[in-house]
Amino acid sequence: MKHRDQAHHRRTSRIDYEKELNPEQHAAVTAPPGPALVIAGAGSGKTRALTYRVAYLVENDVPPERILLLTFTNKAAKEMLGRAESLIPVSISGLWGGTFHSVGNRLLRRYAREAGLQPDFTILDAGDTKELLGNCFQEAGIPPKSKDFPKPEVVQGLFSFSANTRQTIETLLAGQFSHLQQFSVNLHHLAAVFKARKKRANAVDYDDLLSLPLEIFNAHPEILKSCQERWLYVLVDEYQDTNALQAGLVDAFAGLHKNVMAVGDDAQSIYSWRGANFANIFSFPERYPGTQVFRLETNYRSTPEILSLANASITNNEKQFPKKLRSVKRSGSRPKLVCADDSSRQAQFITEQIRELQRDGVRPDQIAVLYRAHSHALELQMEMMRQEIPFQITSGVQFFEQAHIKDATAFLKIAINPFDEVAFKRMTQLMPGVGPKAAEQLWKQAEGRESWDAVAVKPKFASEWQSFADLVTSMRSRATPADDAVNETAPEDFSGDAAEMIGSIVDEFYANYLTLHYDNHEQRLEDLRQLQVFSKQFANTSDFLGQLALMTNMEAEQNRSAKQHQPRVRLSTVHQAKGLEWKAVFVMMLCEGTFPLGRCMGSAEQIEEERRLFYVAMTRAEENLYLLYPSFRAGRGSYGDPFQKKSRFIMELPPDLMDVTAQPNQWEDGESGEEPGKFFKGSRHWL
DNA sequence: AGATAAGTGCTTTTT
DNA sequence: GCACTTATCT
Repeated sequence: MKHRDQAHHRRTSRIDYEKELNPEQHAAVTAPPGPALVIAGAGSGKTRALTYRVAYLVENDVPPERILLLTFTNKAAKEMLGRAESLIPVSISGLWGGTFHSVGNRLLRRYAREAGLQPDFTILDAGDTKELLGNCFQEAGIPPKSKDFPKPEVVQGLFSFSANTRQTIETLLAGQFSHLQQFSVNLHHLAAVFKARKKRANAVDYDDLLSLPLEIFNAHPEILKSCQERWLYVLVDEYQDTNALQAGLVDAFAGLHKNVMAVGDDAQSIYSWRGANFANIFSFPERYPGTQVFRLETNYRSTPEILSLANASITNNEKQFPKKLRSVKRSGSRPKLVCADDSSRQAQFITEQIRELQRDGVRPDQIAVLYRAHSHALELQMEMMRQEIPFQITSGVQFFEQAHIKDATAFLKIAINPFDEVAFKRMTQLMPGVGPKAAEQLWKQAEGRESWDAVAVKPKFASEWQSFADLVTSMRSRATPADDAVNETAPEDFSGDAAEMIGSIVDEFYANYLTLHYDNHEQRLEDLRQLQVFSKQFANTSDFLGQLALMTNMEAEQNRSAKQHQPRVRLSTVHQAKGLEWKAVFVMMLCEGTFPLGRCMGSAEQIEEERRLFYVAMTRAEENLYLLYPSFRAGRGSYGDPFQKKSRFIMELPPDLMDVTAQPNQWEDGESGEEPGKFFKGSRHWL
């Protein structure tokens, strides 16, 4: 999806920065070279500032290929580059922009051999990583079904945290992970086996995409030097959410010229569980002496009413940069606080309000419902479907981690990378009668081989195996090798490889498999057709697979729904809503235990992070903000007590800043014998 | 190896 | 109270 509108209306005159930016933004955008920290409050035009900064640098003769832009999502990168491109008359396609992981991927493709890999290496997603780590247990001397050893995902959690915070396993076992200390010897052993196994499979996990480039830099100062020389300017978005590893990468990239501009908001740091350390933003000036600090405190997004409430909430946090966000929008209505009797009424209330908003001319895609965890949205989802309100949900399961997508791409992966243990085993286990054990046997014979002619199989599945082998062999002959030189100029002539391969897999085998295994096989088949179309935009299969592994649901949804013109209400977790904005926002399930989430109430720090999350949720709203909570919740999740307490995040807010729509539990207080449903029957009254 | 039965544990956020 | 994991049997 190119940014058609803007790209075609590229302007030819120079930008009048003073006119187009406010003084705060202007100062940051036109900052002289040197380290700069931009503290940008919610809705303060952070994206605008970064976009204009790119344009400003290019207008001042910095070649685009010497600028590196690190963002939190691929979507944000695309958007910023598209906008920047529309501002200036030159192409900036040479600029490197993307997530840390995607930049790590590009670097690693180029210098794969220095890390002991082939440039065609596979990227293991979360499931693959867990799978491969599980396969390592035996080799590491851990009995296959030992009850008292942590599960692969727990071990992976430790390894990942170790990589992302750059702390040794030793250190973590002595501190936060002390409950695993008794397994110290085995864990260390496992770490070594796992590392070797990944290398042997010519595969990397998400963390390797960040840590291997750093290892290469350490071992090869000349590579570090050439990167540092290349990137004259480094721009980092969402700096508050960087972890030690990412901060380390930034420091490495910017180590020579020190022209790093870090943009972030400490109040919006919500990724500490992934090792993000929002102290990075505080310590930035110490790490970069001479840092100029800029503050963007004018909020263009929300009404003063919404902003006052958000500000009131965040002041309850001890650890923060005090800041004074000013709204410039004209006054609107106060945020509404709504107590529903139970979560199904909460859902009804939301759908009713959505209809009301639509009657007032608000488009569905200007509305979002936000919640703490995916599971909180189930009832609402059903209600929306029942009421036939079009909605889009970025579900918990990543689109590309669904079984059928992974099954089909396993063929491509093994075709591209003959050492990909995980893909091979996944593929072979699609054959009837083949489980983990048989897959292992086959792998022993097939590992690393270009041809599988010599692999001996039981007659039971000989024909199936033959067709798989033929399929993969023909794909290998068709597949183009990854471009070693990391496509500065992507060879367009090879695109379509992956699409053809997926087509063969589906036609010759997988369509049939789907009908036998899934009742929703049509849907899954359609997904694969979509995948085929999607794959055509990549220069080669290797590129396609790499991007696929780094793509989030948000980006997938974007691609999938690009064709459906129907505007949809967005249902999303607060995490996924980061950086987005809507005219009307509902924040639901504001109960003690659901928001803040029970699991995350262990320490004061965790509560503060939950509050930041609440702050992020509120500041997504432009005009209408609704805070909702049910007073009663049956079933799981209620931890035995079906009566829900209103979230402390609501209790601590000044009541006069809100419009209280329904009183909690009137019938429970004995005030009246009203039926729970009464409020809602005539609910238009109350709104 | 796969189906069925019993048992466990667990309800979060994402590249 | 449910989904996923593991044990046992065929």
